[in-house]
Amino acid sequence: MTSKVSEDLKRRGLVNQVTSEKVFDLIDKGEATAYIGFDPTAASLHLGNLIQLLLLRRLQVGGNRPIVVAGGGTAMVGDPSGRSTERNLLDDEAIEYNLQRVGQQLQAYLDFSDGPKGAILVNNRDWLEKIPFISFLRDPGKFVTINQMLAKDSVASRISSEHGISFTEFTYMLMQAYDFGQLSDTYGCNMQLGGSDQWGNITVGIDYISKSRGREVYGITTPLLTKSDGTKFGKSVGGAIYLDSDLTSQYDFYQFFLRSDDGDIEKLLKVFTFFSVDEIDDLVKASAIAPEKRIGQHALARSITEFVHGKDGLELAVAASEALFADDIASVEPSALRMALAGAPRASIARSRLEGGATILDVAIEVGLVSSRSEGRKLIKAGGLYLSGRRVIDEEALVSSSDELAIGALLLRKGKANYLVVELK
RNA sequence: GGGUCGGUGCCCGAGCGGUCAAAGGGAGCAGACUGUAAAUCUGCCGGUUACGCCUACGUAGGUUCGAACCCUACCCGGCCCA
Repeated sequence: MTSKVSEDLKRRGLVNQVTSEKVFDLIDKGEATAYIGFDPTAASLHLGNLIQLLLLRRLQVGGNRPIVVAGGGTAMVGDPSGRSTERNLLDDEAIEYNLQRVGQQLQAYLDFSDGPKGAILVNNRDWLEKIPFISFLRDPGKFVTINQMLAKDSVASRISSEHGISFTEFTYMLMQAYDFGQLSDTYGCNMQLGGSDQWGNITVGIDYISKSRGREVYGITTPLLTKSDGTKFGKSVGGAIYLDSDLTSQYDFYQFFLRSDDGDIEKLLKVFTFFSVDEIDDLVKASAIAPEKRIGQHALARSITEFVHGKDGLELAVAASEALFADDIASVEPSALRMALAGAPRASIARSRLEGGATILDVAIEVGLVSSRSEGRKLIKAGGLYLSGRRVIDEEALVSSSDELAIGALLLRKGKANYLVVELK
């Protein structure tokens, strides 16, 4: 807390656009009540959401009040921003389930204690569901022109695309504007944060509040995080990287960051960690001198994994990584190995299957390492499949108890770092 | 409602009666190199009880020895007109 919060945000590259320079003033004075919305389109938040959450946390640490809106209502409609095609609507049940899971998850990232700076969690379904259609048309509706909405990138790009945009999704920004209005009325919320794709939605809300209430509110967007090669950040083997260890194991989570490109490290450290910018500079310098040590990657992976999965989660991930990348898996102490693999992705198979004479190919499929026999064959032919530390050459090779590690499990590996612990039952 | 263009594999996009499981690109997976990096190079990239068979080119039928390619109806989308 040596420098101003706003300065820190800027130096970290977290600010893409602001609607007014006044936001920095509010933030530095601790007078911001900032909100971010997350639509529960999945059962867990992912890395993209985490960037936003961390931003909220940075603000809260700096003395501002965060509000998180769980978009139970908006999720029913679907945000067209950043999408080239219409969303599939989720059903009620799925949204409710996701909402609950995500709601729980959020508790860990912000301080929700009572008090003027305590975080607040609300569900926009609470008010969006209640507003009568005609009221909706008259209240937010009258304050926003179609001309204005058509000009927004998210809408414009969809209108010019062959897929078009449904009225449902077109209405999304109006719902979001209404949310902002509600939060402004109820909590004195004075700024909305979001990714750069939210700029259009945010500015509509600001105009709406200004026209309907004569009140000035603000918006900040964060840059879209991309990798040094220009591709989207945050996707991996199985799709998005989730914060829930049921969906992305601690090991996978840690590995994702450990394997970051050299060119991305500085940016990632700034966005995902609470190291000061000066500390980050030092790390980057040290990495440049000895890139093969991957000092930056280690610092990044450790810091973020601990933040998301706690000290225990980090230990699991590190132990698993060290054990799995050991030269000789079979020689690792059983107790150490057992502990190490606790945070690794796992599956299980009946011991009787092996006794019945299962081939490596059978096992790989049953356990979900590969999705078809062909895929497994190709993998073996390419030399990319390993069983308990040894490369598999013969697809017909039987898996036997001699392949079992001392911990009562098999260890399958696809490629360099995709491990699967297969417990024998 | 009328006209018109279009619906191809994860995505984009060729193909327009046989030699098409379908060019090319992207993404993805694996291998080599290296540093569990990038770049580069190589292989794979619908399934299978594999030189065969099955499933696939919006859906359902039809013509044909033979269809992703022709015809009919329907469904869906874009654009223009009403």
